[in-house]
Amino acid sequence: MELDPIDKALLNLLQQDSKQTNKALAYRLDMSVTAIFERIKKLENNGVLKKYVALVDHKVVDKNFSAFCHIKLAQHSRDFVVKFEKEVAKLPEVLECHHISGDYDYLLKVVVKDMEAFREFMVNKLTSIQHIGSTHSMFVINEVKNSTALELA
Amino acid sequence: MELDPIDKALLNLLQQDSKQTNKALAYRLDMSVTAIFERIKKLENNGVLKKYVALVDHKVVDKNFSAFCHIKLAQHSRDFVVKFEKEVAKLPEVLECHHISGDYDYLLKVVVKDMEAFREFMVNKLTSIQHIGSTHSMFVINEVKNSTALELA
DNA sequence: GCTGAAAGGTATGGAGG
DNA sequence: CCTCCATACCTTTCAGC
Repeated sequence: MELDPIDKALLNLLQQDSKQTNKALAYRLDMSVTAIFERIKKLENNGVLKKYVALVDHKVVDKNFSAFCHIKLAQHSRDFVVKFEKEVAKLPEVLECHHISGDYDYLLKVVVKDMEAFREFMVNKLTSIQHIGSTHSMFVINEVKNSTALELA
Repeated sequence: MELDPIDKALLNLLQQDSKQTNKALAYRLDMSVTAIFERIKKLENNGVLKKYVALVDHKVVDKNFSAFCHIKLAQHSRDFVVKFEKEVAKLPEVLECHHISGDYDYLLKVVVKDMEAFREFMVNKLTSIQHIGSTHSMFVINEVKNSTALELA
């Protein structure tokens, strides 16, 4: 799908705040409410707008500990890889799992309550997945920036 | 703020899909629409619900290349650290910046169009920030999981 | 803190340029 | 691809429990 400058401006606004009314969006982009409505529907139907989510404050909900875990598999046969990815995706503590280049195979972002919960997670959940070779964890000391928005120009 | 089990169920639902109507949420949680409305307003006012955002498909908007960059500062005096964090937070290609434990000081998530755009970003934007000692980049081969939702039990 | 109804605003669909 | 208009639905408020 081709995105014109108005689509991109609209996506930038919705990535910042998806609760704006179509009326407010129409005012900002100097268009009619219906025009905005049709563009949004088109972007949704074409899969450009994937989903709308609420973001919660990690501190307030008592999940104020984040870590990044490198993981190396013990074996890399197709079946093991598929199995590992399926298992790890099921863990709610794992917000992200990326297959990456470099010394390790995967990079995981793990969010839990505190260091003790993290230890619990490592011992009882992560390392109980078969075929994990080695792990290396880095703890987040401070979150300087954490955004979900891509700047569309 | 104390969260009761209904608050947590509500937050779990809104983290999955923030466009559900209060009516739909009321039905799922077996409560009145007004009760849902009041709980959401309270969660918003207390900063538990931080913001509502639309998520776009990286592929469709031509940002289908992600990398994680480790960064080590050349010097760690307070002024340099503050300056670095401020500068890096301004870069739209940097979605996340975490101050982490370990061999490096920071871990960045960078999202751009392709490898060439990444090279461009590194040469012209990132490494033009003062006081960066060394960098080490890992490229995302495949995104196994990418979620923003914390499971509240 | 919850309910139900009432009021106002917004999203949605159709007719037409 | 846009605007204007009509209606259905949703959010928001308020009185009362």
